[in-house]
Amino acid sequence: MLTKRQLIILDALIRLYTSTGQPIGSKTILIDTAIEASSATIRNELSQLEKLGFIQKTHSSSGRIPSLKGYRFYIDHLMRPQEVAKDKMKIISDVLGNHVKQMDDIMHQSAQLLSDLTNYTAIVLGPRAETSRLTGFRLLALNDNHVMAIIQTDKGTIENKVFRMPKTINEADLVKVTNIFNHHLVGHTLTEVARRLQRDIPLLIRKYASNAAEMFLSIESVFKESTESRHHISGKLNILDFSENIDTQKLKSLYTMLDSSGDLYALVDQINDDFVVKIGEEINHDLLKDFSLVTTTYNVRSYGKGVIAVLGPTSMAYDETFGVLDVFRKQLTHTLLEYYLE
Amino acid sequence: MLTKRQLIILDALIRLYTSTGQPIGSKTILIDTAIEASSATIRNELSQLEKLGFIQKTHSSSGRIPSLKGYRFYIDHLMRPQEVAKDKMKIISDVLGNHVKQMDDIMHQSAQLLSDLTNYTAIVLGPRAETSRLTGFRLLALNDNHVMAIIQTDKGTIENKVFRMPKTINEADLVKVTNIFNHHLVGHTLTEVARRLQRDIPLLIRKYASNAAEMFLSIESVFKESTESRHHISGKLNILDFSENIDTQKLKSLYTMLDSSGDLYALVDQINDDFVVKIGEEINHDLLKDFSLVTTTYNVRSYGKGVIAVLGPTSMAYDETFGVLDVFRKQLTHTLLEYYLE
DNA sequence: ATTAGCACTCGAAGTTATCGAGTGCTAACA
DNA sequence: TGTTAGCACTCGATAACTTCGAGTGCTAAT
Repeated sequence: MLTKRQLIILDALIRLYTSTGQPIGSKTILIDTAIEASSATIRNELSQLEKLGFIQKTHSSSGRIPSLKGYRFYIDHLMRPQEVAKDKMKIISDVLGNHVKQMDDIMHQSAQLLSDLTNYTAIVLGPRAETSRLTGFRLLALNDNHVMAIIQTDKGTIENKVFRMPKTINEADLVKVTNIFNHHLVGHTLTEVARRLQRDIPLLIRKYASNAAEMFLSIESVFKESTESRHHISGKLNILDFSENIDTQKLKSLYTMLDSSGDLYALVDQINDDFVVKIGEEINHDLLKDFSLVTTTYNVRSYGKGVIAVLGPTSMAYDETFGVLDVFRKQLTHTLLEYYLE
Repeated sequence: MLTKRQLIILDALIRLYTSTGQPIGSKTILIDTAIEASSATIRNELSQLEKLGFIQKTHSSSGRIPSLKGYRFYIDHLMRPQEVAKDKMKIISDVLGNHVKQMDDIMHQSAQLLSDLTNYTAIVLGPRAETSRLTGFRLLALNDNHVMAIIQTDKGTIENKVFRMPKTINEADLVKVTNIFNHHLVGHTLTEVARRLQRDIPLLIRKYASNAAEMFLSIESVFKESTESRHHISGKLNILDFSENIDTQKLKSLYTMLDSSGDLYALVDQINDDFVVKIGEEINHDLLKDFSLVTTTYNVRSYGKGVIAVLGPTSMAYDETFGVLDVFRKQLTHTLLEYYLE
């Protein structure tokens, strides 16, 4: 069990290391805290904390930096979320409060704002698409050879794509195709829809609307896009600031990964509730072992859960990040509830 | 006037410098070229070329690197576009030849492919929007409180946006608004449209469809987006490879600039025909003074001109870039012609 | 005009010296 | 038993110095 003084020292050390980025020595802690003791005493305590595995040295005579275990303990027991300043609160509610927008816009702007406020990399993920149900499908002839396909789901996503038909469009065929889709796909989950698109639908189209066979491929791609769940990421360039000396190759891999829906969803797969922090190796991802990932969920009743996450250095300002993230979580839940239920 | 031998030397020096990135000495040139002379002779020639301003030293006893003037001369008189390998040609025509796509997709994929093939940063700009004419406007009620606005222009762009109405949608209002827009805006240039959106239209809506006033703001934003001409950029991360030791701050500014339509169009403003290369300071942009910009246009008759550009280091492999760019120019013109006229 | 020969230059890379923040240990003290 | 002044020691960072070699310009001979 750690003594009161040890807790104060550990807390101070992490705070100081986070703000300076340098290993912290006994004297620095002496100055920073209100501890009534000499630097020698603190040195003894530091030595204790090191034996217990909470802190470590970078070399035999250096100051101490927090270890993974130290951060873990700090986050679980010492850290308290920092309150967000009034002016920042206002910005957040201004941007997210205005809900004459599409869900995608809201999520996108959230990511942008979150990365601006934290100076880390922000990730906002919408509810997973697999469980969404198709609620609407329509084809719209824009002119002689352009058709727009629109699909809607019960999770509120609306996806559309314009494509070009080689031949002039036959209105009757459009109706036929629309009917086939509405009949056989609406009401089912997107996973089910994907399956049927492979199996039954091509047959039906060939049978009842053979002229429209060419259209089928294009329509299929709209569905494909809608299944790729929405992910929004912002502040990728901040990685350059908080991860110095990262080599180009690694950076490229990282960027590629951050642009892949699949990888991101895998990352936050088991996140279910509240705040979850994964530090360094805890993330269990080779590219991210020098980073920390702070995640939380926003929840809109039956419409599903989304994830908000901040990717930063292991020496992240966790207290600020938690504070900001908490505001986002609440605001986003609020905005989306209004969006769905109003 | 440069002698034959001086031309050979200059050409070799630029080739060698481009591939190694190191200053080139007299012996290296001796080995690389078929010149029948000693290194001392080449040293004399190099000294000449330096006096003429085509090459320069990095320090008093270093090898030579090309100067801006040297590159200029090389591009204008020595360089010949390199033929593109068969397999690459195939990739290009495969990707761009399939034209069951939207124009945006084609441009986007062009940018991606171009950056992949060159390892530089690729920019593809569509025809400037200002001169486009609005050819179609429609509003589509998706459900009780979601409306999709779709606008089309004579340049083939189709822009749409879904927005949410606070109240349940009144079909009659939609029709009214659509009529107002079709009556007063269709047929005009987007610049003109923008002006009227500020002046006449709000009045008309208030007069004839006052319930729909809230809708107006959302619709306006669709037009705003469509005026922001399309730009597609790819391979931004390659900057890290070809511009070593660029500091984070500068990189961020550069990225911001590359994401801004306005800045990009300003950059290629006076580009009109054929190939134009701007080297370093010739670009006349503070952030780009260490880069080169190779641009060309693709032209689709009356539909307007677009620009394809490659941003790379001043020591770029100009011959390859020209070769690849030429293929893109032709293929893109071809594909878009089919797209518009078929 | 060309070239062998040579002294000279200067950056890159390696080596050594210096400095100081920080530690652990010892011995004295409350 | 916990605390602390004092001190020797460690080790990275930085600076100063050395060495090496690729490359140059110049000179004098061909």
